[in-house]
Amino acid sequence: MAAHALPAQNRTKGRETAERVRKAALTLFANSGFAAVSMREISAAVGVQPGALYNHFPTKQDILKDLMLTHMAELLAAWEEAHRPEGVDPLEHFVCFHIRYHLDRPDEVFVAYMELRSLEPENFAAVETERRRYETILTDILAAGTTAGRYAVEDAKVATRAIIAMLTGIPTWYREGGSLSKDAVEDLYLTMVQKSVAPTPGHAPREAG
Amino acid sequence: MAAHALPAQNRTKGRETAERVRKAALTLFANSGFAAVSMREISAAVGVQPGALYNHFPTKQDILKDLMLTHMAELLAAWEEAHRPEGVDPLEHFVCFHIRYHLDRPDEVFVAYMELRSLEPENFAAVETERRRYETILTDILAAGTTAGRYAVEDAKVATRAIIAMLTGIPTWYREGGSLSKDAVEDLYLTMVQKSVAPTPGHAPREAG
Amino acid sequence: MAAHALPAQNRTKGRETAERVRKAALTLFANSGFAAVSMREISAAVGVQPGALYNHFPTKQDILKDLMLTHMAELLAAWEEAHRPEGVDPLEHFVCFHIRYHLDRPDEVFVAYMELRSLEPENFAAVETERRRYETILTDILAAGTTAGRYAVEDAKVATRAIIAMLTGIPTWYREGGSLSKDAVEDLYLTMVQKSVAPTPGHAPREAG
Amino acid sequence: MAAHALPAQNRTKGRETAERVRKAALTLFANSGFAAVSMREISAAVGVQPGALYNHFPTKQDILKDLMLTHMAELLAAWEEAHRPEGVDPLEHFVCFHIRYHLDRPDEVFVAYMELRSLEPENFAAVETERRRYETILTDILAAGTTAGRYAVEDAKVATRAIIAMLTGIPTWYREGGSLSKDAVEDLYLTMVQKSVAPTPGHAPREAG
DNA sequence: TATGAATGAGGGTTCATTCAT
DNA sequence: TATGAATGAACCCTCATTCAT
Repeated sequence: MAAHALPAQNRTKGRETAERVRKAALTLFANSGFAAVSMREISAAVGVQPGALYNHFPTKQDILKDLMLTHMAELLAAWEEAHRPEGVDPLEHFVCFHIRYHLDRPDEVFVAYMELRSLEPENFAAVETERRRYETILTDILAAGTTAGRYAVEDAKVATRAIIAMLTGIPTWYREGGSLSKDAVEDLYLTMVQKSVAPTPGHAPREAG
Repeated sequence: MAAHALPAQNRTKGRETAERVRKAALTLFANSGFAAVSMREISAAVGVQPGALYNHFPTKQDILKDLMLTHMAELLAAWEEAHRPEGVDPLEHFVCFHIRYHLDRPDEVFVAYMELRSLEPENFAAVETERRRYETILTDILAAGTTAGRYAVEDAKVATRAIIAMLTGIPTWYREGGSLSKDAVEDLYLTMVQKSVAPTPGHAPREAG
Repeated sequence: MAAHALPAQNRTKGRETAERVRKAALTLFANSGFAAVSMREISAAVGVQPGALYNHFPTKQDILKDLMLTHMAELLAAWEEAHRPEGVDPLEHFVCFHIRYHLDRPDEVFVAYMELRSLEPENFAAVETERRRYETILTDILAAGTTAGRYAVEDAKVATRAIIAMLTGIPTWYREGGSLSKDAVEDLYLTMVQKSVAPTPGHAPREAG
Repeated sequence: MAAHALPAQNRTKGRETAERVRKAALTLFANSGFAAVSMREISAAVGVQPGALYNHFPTKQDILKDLMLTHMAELLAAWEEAHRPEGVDPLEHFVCFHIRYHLDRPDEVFVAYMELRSLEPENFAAVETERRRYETILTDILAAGTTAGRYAVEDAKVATRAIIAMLTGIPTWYREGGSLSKDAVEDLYLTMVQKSVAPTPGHAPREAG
């Protein structure tokens, strides 16, 4: 009877379509790159006419922005919820979290790192802010651990970039079902990271206090 | 002068134009990505009409292929000529070579790593072959050094990927004139790489000889 | 209240919405032209979703037809009710009526004269019939006055078009609050029209009576 | 042999195509209105693919701007060359020039007056400047004639608008081959215009000097 | 070798309209 | 009566490429 009748079903349907657009776009962007994917391809993957996409996203750029901001938000939220078990080294905790999270979402990660340059300046700035927030987590771990004498890094920011680059490269070559299990990859990289920041024997600073 | 005069000059001029096309395309591809750059943009950057590009490259794809194969060939050639001074550790030699070479050619490196997916299968295969040749150099160094007990890597291929990813990420953030000199970057990364593959104290095999 | 309650209110609400659609469409058509205005723009101006427009008008063309036929009907009805005061010259009566009516409805007038070509043939014919009815009023005045010797026009139809064109052009440049009042404009144009059809001195027939 | 070999034929062909685009667009704009005409329609009328239009005009808007500025420029140039024969009243000279020029170019005139609102602000300003230059010609004639006592207009600017509106309306109804010849139309309108600005008998100012 | 006009396809986006709710 | 999702066609424009000159 109300003027806005029962739009609940419509809204639900719309949200589902938007989600299918996101998923289709993510796969296509990951495989071909943002610039090489057309709205027609996305709409075909969704099973809808091209114009229908514009009921859910105002522009193609907005789809990309949505994917990237959503990815960063979920990554940071997942980190908040990934509580470090007692006795586990913070760096180990971060590295394992990072590898697992990224190996489970190769498309999101690939798009997030490859398509930064496809973002318009405003959107780029928004994503960059989130990326820095994430990298700062590792920088803080390295800085605090160095102060405590557990690690020895000369420049925590540079070390952060080096480690993130190393870890983020994994999904570009890792293929599930290959000769290495995810756990094996995790072990190999964890070892390398830990050694790369380990205090040099003989140079270990004295315990603080 | 005969009717078909001055072929030599024309040839020279043509070669120069081709080189300007390469340079313009490289910059544009690095900044915007292959798919987002049009032949018109390239021709405008060269100062020529679009049709003229086709006197030098049969297709846009061929420009990319040319850039990537040239880059790989020059990289490998440069490595061949970079003789390791006596007394220098092979890994150090490689890392320093890699960082310096890549910091001097950020556009080539960026395109070579970002636009692999823009290559048609045949061209992709050709570039991949060269990339593997280059990575094998590091893999061999790591494997030999591990056998000799100078390094300790469990899986030389995985370690190669980790190290290459780490080093190749440098030009994405390094800016000349910033707070870090190239030498400083080189030192920081060299240290991390060396530690990451160093024999664990206590497990270090005895010196060979 | 029965299940189909409040039909009276709904009907009222619907009529109000239809009126708001008419007003919004009129303004938009006047400013941008029929072809350049989208149903979405109209619905946005009304504060309603595009689909809702179709509860009130079957097509965009019908909105235009409604506006134009309504305008012509109201113009003719207003003329019927505009009784000429005794002693006032019929041409003066018509000119003053026309100027005042049109200056008070600049958008209706503008649309009525500019968008004739946007009407589909059937609607065009309907509007044209009304326009001719209106123009015939002036033609008759001119013809009768010429017969009576008050005016001197060679071709009453051509004179009608000339005068209507002259008068109808006013709203395209007249701006309220400018240096001229509506009355001043009325005086200036009335004088010109009267002189343009006045009997030539020397040929002036004797006063009737 | 030169680098820019013999492009004369190309350039000529291009100029001809551009001219055919102008003519096709003019006819279509006059018949349907700028907003209702698509680039596809224009290209079809020219016998060319849509993309080819963009070799000659950067946007659809530029075609309109070109048509309108060209029209105004040619109108003003034609006026410059239309020397007034001795003994001919300046107003008569202007009215006859205007009617003939406009009856010979009904499409240009129609587009020039109907599509002012389709011009983007910058282009609108440019066209308006030219229109004012043209209207000023008539204003000056009326003002000078009034000073000299040949005409009697209270407000030369308003009279200009009234006369221009009257005359410019002609091509909207005049059809060649109808019952009236161009000369007849010219005579009828000239008479009305002259009378509309004629000094009222008894109010004629004394001869200057 | 370079021009500039042209092609044919396709780009992102908007259109009027429909329809289940 | 209003919503919001969808359609199918069309919009303006740009694309890589060709070709006569």
